[in-house]
Amino acid sequence: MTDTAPRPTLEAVAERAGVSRATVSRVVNGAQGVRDALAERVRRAVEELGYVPNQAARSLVTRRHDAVAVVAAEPETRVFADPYFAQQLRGISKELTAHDSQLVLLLTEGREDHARVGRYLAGGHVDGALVFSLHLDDPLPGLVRGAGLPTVFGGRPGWDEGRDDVVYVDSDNRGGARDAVRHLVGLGRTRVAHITGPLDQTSAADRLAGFHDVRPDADAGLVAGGDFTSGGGERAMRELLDRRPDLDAVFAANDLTAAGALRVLRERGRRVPDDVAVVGFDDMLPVAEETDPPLTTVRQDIEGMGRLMARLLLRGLERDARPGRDAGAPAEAPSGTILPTTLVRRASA
Amino acid sequence: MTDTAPRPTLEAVAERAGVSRATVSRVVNGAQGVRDALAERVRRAVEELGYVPNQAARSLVTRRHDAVAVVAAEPETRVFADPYFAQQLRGISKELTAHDSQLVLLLTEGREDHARVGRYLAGGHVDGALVFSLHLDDPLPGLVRGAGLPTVFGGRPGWDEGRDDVVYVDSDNRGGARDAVRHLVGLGRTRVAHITGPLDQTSAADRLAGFHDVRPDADAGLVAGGDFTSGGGERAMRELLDRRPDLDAVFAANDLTAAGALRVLRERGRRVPDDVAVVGFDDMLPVAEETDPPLTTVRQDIEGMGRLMARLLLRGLERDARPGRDAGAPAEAPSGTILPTTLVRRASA
DNA sequence: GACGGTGGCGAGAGCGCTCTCTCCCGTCCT
DNA sequence: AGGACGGGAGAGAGCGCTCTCGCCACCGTC
Repeated sequence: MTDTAPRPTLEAVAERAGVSRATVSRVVNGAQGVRDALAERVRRAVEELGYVPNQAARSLVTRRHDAVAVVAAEPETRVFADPYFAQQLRGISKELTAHDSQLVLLLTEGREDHARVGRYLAGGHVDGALVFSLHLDDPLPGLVRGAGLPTVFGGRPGWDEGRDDVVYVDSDNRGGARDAVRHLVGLGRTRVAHITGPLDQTSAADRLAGFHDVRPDADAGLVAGGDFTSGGGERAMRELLDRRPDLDAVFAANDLTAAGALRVLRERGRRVPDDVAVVGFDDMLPVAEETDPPLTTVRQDIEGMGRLMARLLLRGLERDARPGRDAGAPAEAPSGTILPTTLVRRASA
Repeated sequence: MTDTAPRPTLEAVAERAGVSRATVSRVVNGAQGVRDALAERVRRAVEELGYVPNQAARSLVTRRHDAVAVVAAEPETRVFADPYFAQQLRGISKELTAHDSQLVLLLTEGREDHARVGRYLAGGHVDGALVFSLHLDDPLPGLVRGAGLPTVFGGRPGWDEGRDDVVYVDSDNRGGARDAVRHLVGLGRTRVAHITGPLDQTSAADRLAGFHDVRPDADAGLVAGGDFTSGGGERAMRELLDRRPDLDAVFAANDLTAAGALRVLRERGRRVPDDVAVVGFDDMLPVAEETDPPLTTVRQDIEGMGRLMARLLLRGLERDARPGRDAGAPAEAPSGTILPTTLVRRASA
């Protein structure tokens, strides 16, 4: 069954409606300057024939694709370790849908894939790219720049700090971390520890920076390295307890880390929050709600980040499409857009 | 910066290499019948010019797109509630990449989106579709059939049971459930309860069926309705304990449900697994590992499902492309492919 | 040495669409 | 009433590629 039926072309519609191809094209693309009577006839013909424009033919001449690539390094990030990326995708998808754009997903597994992605992007299959680049030394951003495609990054890229032609969207990791630590301090805690994430990711580095903003004189013994996993959280928590048995609060770089820390604290007989208060980051569900006790944490609007990324890109594309076709980075928009975070209070702090 | 540079065309390469367009095309597409010397000259020209074929132009004539749509109903399924879908995507992506196909992600939010998706699929933008349709009354499958596109479903579709032109991949929900319940029985438990998932999803229905396979005479009081969430698990567990305080085992339809049940059991002072043994389903990480006690559960190869779906689809496409162009469902492959599950023993049973 | 065969290459015709340019006809102005 | 004007519609030229033909040179055959 199926595609043997040749799909109707513009030509066929034109013939049926008794007009020229140009007129059908005008109607289909919602252009002005077609008398209502004719337009109606065309619309009916389209309906009857079940005509759907051939995107390939259209792209060939317009050079637009109504498609956007989403590029993500798959294994090395937490991208698939939690619903984080999925939620961003959701936001992106909603926004793209609203603009009739398609979402082409490019997942890279490793170095070998980079060439493929570069080729694809350079191949002019998409109008723009949304790139998730969480690592400092990620080659992806370079590739994308090379492809000369309008691009918006997800998460602050670690390289070229000062450049303002780099558009990215991030949540306020540093500010959120400050809020978390201030909350602990506000609780009267004086020996606040921090378990970091992998510091080659800007989100982890920024959270550490936020910690230091509030505790500039923190004993180095109060900072332990984690890796955004609960196993890492356990390890770091043990380390901290050994070094500083007197600690009375922990700010964990994310919820998974906090969950691991919580387990170790219980195992060592510390009561949470009485003896040690714990704050996480992400408000990753269901983990944050189901720890024991439920986790006080910093929530970020992940879906909102996705939406915003897409919106910035699309806006840039629209701008480019219009007058002085000089394309490039979707400027004008604030080059780095930081979304606020909110502290969610549960039982752990 | 950027795309102002006109990308080189076949023509340009041909001119530079001093051959015809046809020859360049042959070389680029790896066809036979070009003498090595010439081919080499062409390759060099391609290299020098940085030529990348224009996919739109190519599709226009070949009617192939080297792209596959992945369609998923986003809100109503657990698709984004856990990393389940993400893992399938990962598997799909790997397989598609290996075949040089792109992944176009179509997320639907509700009814309004169906028309859009239908139009897109019918619009001949992609060579085939992978559809996740977990609900009995999902209109998506109908749409896809209407579009006349080769399609593979993820999860057993609830409708048209007997049809063998429907290709789908699912894990062995029923068999896995049987294993789980048998395990509990093997532990000497005699009053085994089951918390179901939403029964309009085939996976939940199949797991219930598996439960009944092993416990055909189970008291109806031993079955409570859940919804694949931990909240639902809590509610159902309370209900079960009220109705049958003597129960000594619970098979939960998924891990989240089991996590909820575990919490209620603890709250009610039942020891797990001593008083009540608990088995989940999915081996959803990190949840399954981080419950207290860690969860015995049924693992399914989720990424493998994704890979297999993609593989079946691509195989079907290849077949169609060849001789009697009669397209349609990628037949020949077993129409329903069921992947095995394995029981993962942890502390809860 | 003339013949058919074969394999390498080029010419050219589209694929389905958009978009400019031109033509035509109705309207308004004088 | 005649001419200038303008808006609506059609003709036609591509967009960059693939693929079928047909040409030509070169091989082997008798």
